[in-house]
Amino acid sequence: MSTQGRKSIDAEQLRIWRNYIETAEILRARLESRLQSDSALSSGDYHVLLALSEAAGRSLRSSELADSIGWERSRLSHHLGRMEKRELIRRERCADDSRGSQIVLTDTGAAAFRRGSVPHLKAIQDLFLDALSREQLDHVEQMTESLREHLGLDAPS
Amino acid sequence: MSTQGRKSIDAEQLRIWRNYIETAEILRARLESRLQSDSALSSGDYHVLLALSEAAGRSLRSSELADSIGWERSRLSHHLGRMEKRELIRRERCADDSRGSQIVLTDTGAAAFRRGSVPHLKAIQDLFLDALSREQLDHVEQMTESLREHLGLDAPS
DNA sequence: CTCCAATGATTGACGGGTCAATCATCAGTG
DNA sequence: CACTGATGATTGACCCGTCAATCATTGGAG
Repeated sequence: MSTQGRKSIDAEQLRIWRNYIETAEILRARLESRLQSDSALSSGDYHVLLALSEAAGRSLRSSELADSIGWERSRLSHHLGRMEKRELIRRERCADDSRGSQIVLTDTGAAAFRRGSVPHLKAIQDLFLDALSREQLDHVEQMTESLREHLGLDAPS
Repeated sequence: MSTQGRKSIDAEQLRIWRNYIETAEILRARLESRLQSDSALSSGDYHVLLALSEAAGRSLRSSELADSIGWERSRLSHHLGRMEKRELIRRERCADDSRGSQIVLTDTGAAAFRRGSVPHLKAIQDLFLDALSREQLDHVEQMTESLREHLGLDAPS
């Protein structure tokens, strides 16, 4: 019964929020750590390799890649620089537009992705899916959907 | 009905997982961005300032601070270095143990925290709480609890 | 009193991310 | 053809986080 009125969030809601966001963060970190020890890949590496693996000719334009994984160009460019040093990908000049950059998955990169993929899915199973009942999973889906809508995500194509 | 059997996660579960973790990440980023524009603080700064604000004498030993916000020492040390440059906190030698470092909230820091606090709580309300019904919030709490238990969090005191 | 292992904290190197600035090339206009 | 604005991508500066190495001090054990 404070004098502040509706200005302040109640303690329980705040606790729920903090637990929610902290748990998600810990999950992310654990997944990252498993991926790292299983395959020496970061989750960033994984996203890039996944997109390239699924692409026709194991190759994408830099901007297509950025769109497909939802990254800013500059972030991708920095990351590709690091991945190129490790020979996971290669950059080639683009045939039709010499401003463009064609990103190609190397054999090394493909192999690393193959090694990482199954353990990564298993980690998602172990750390997340196994913790929740089917009903809880439905609730997660529902509340995620509400959040995404509220935040204006799920861009209409 | 693949030949892989139980090895592989079904596509829907994977979608739920990806939406869950991606949404949490986007929420985190939006909160961070609001805090930044409202008060020129990062969420790291906020945690540190919050802990110091609540501490007796606006001051804590470095290791106490680390425990209280759950950070690694080295992370805290780096962060305090940056905060000290901005005069949000001050480091003093510890009276009883000269290995120790006493972290003190400056007036500048206290003022910054005061400025940031209310808008930050409002952002949590706007971006998270307002998106969910009371029932959904209960579901969030429940599933977070299941996850935390599964992950072995919530250390028994 | 002298070691020396344990403790509190910092440092450096490096991967990662954002933002603003830059660079090269392309494509349309006069 | 010469400009010029838009586009694709990279760069540099800076914040943030982890890990391993380091440094100073403390507090026994001998």
